[in-house]
Amino acid sequence: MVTVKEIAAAAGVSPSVVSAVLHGSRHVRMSEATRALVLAKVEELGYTTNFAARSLRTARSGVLAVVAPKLSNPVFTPMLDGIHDAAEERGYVIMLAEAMRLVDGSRMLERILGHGQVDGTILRPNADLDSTGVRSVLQREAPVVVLDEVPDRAQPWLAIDDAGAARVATEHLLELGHTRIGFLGGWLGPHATFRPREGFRHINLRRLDGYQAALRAAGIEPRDEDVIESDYAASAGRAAVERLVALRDRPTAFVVNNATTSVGVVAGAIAAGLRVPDDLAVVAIHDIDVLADVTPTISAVRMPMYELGHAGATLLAQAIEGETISSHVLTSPPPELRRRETT
Amino acid sequence: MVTVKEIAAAAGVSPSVVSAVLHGSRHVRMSEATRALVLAKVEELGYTTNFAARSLRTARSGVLAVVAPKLSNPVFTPMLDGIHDAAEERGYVIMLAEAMRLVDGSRMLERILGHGQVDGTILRPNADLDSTGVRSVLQREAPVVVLDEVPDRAQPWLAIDDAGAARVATEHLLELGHTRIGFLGGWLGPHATFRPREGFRHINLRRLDGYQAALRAAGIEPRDEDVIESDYAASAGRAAVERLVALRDRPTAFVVNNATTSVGVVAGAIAAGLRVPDDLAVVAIHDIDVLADVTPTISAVRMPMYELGHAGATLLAQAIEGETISSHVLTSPPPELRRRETT
DNA sequence: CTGAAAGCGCTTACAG
DNA sequence: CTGAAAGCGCTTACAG
Repeated sequence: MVTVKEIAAAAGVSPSVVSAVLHGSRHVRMSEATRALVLAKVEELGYTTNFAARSLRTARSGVLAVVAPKLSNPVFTPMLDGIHDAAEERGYVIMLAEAMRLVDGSRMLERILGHGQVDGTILRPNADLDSTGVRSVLQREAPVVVLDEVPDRAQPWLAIDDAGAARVATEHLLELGHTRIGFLGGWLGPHATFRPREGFRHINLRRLDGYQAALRAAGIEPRDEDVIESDYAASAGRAAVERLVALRDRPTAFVVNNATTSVGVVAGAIAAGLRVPDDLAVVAIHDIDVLADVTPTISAVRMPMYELGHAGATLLAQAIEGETISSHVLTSPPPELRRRETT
Repeated sequence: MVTVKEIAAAAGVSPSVVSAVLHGSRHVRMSEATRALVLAKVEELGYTTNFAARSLRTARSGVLAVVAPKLSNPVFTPMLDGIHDAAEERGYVIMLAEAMRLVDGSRMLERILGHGQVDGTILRPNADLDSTGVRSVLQREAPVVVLDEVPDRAQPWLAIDDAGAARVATEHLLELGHTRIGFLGGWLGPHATFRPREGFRHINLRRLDGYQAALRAAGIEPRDEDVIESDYAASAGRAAVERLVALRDRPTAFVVNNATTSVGVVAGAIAAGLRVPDDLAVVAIHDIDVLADVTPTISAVRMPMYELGHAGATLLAQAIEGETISSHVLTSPPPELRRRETT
């Protein structure tokens, strides 16, 4: 490989000058002719920076780690796109670990988060990422920005307005005249192992809060039996609906906590002979492309996942670069209702 | 940070011994007591390897780059999972670039593929990744494994049996008694800019080959007008069906070249008042979760994308480690029909 | 203003 | 068998 030293020799200058030309550093000033000559030699000899050497010297790698549960969940792809774009804007590249794919005793996380490898980490934790896994990430000395949850420690975090999203969904159903509205999907209890900071609640609990607040604001007392827990698979939504139709007394509409689950809920309702939306109305939290493509199309609250990823990566870059940053709930854009055929 | 030198001092040995203990190197042999002492000091002082230094010294980074068009396409997530798992098994980590998200003049690709940054690259090209982008990847001196396409140059590649998948789909429709079968989706002409090696054809053309071969084997001459090009969006499938119903003379079944498109095709057929599968039968190439969740559920040929990613990353690791490798079409598992309600 | 020299932390070929 | 020393390629504080 061509090195700085070789470029320097070819151009008849010192390595310092080559380095300065390459970085536009103003510390070392050189004539325009020298600059042009160095650049010509760089081109001619095909010099490219050795990033390992630069990292060692500067103690900066220019790499951000992204640790997320599972990319096959379509809810996360816009978030990853946002991280990707923000990283590119700021000159970083991305290293990836899907936490739920890491087998027991995996060294991949250590390998990625190891000293000198990445400048910081974006962590989107989830209930299945056990606390030791989360803790190992949070204990790194490199900055960590936590998305979607509010950590116990001093790490910066960024969340979206989950309570607001559930409120928007519930209010939409209230406006349509529903008075018996259920909340379906996600684990609310012991499976939510991530321990948030005092005074904050787990993502699913925040959504439950928004749902209940909207009901109460309409003068309706929330019922515990209308809250149905499940995992996020479409089959879980389907199974929940099948149990539901056996009941005489049941909600006429559901806020479904997850886009994938909502596809199963609608399929289950149709299979059970219910008309959608007449017999059962559905609004999903999280909009994904396929909701606008299926029959019937599914109403959803669009969550700013792209923006969350973009803002999170930007926040991380700022933390790495020593700027002061502030954790907060993203308020713009707000969760947005997209009404379709299921309401 | 704690360094090898500090561990050496604390344990009263030389850095060589610490390095040897850390790597189980047999070149330097030490007593069990020394080994234990070094390990104890590593634990006590919290030593972690500085990967930048190791990379500089060994000229190996332990990082694989993954360059793919767009992760929001659910067809690619299992492939990424396969790459992820194979990387983990072999002790590598992954760096990611979504080629279609890279803005013009982006330096991200250079930054990732730069010298010293990654040991090799897995490239899944596509029609939208223009040839200069592809070429810049293919010209790296670090090994590149091309997935799903057969490159022009000497790079190793790995593909799946696209012709076979289209054949399986077409034969299924033939067995059901259809004699007028169309092929819908994907660009077959000028948009397929990736120039494959002599004697090989672009992925969509390979599928077209399989479709036509199955028809001919059944004594049916393929008709050009039954091949409908489009992009991969569901809306494109929908639009294609809307045009179709205006025709008196039309196919009674379609092989749809893409899972997402098939969702649109089915939605479009229902919207146009066609009964599925009676008036129009549909088989998608590529199976994704949602096809089993929608109403009606959509028949599909499952492509071994996970296996493609896994085998591709394994091949790349082997190339990096100097093993001899051979490019080939993955034959196991073969494309597998999953019959559902649209046929 | 410019260049020589040091040093980031690691691994390994080499001398003892 | 063990340790001291060199050197990967870069950047930057420092001497001239």
